[in-house]
Amino acid sequence: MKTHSLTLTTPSDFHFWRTVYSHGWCSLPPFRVDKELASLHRLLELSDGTLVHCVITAPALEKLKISVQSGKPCSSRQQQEIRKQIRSCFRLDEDYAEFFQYVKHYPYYRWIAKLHTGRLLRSPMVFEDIVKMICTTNCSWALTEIMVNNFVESLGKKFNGGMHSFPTPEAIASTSDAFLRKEIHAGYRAPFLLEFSENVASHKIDIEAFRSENLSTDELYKQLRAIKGVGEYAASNLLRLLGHYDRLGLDSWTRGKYYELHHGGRKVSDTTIEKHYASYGKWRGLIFWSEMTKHWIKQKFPF
DNA sequence: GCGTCCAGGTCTACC
DNA sequence: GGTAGACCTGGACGC
Repeated sequence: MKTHSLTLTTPSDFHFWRTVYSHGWCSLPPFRVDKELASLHRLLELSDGTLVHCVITAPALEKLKISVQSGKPCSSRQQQEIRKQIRSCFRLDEDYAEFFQYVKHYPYYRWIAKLHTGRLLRSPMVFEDIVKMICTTNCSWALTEIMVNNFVESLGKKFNGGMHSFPTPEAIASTSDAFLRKEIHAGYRAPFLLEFSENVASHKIDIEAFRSENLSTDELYKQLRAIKGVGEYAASNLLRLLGHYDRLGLDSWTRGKYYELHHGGRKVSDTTIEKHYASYGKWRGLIFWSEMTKHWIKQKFPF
């Protein structure tokens, strides 16, 4: 086993733990949080099929350290790819200065700029984000964890007796409806996940381009909704992971949290919630999510 | 231990 | 465009 140490420079407004705990992804494999060692683990599969185990820490301001374990020494090209994938997960190349400047105009939301919340952790590949998002629909978080764990354990590649990688589109496409129902516990989502993986594996759709192409929110939303199993909630939350923040993506949990924060627990319509955030324009989805999860910081995070 | 009920988004058929 | 019902699972609850 070979070990490398890589370093990444981060923007001054980047906060490691608030990005790690920005939502539930950090507790879904191949991500894993090690609270004792204050690190985020991630098993990456590089484009040449090589598996590398990354242990990411933030030893100093504006710096991330990546301890990389691999079967063979990593070439400079592989090291470059590791840096690129981790930068993408942590959104290090997205400029949040405008957002933090914007929220400073609202006394109620100034804490967002002060605490540097807003960067949302994402997977190295859009494919993984979409599969995981479908696994969050219409079920408890416990079932989402079961489905993702089953995907990784049964279809991912095993690294040195430990973690498994996230399965490729081809790996999921090569299974069957019955397998996804029985082994993954995907239930009625099975045909959606199978069709989606087949379309990606056969290059009928190019979802990885969603991060690089300069598409409008409406166009991206339309393309996400064209994927069966991705409804309004899933598409809006995926948009946030693609850097588009002008939709809320309400679900039962965020609705409940909104009722609690703004109406003493009394239920209100989705239209009322939408109206509340409408004036925040293209940043409303990020302000909304930051507000819904603010209590996680005090609770030292629930995952 | 077993049976029943409920919560959780999305799709499809229907009006 | 809006609405009802089906889809499937895990967990809570009562017996």
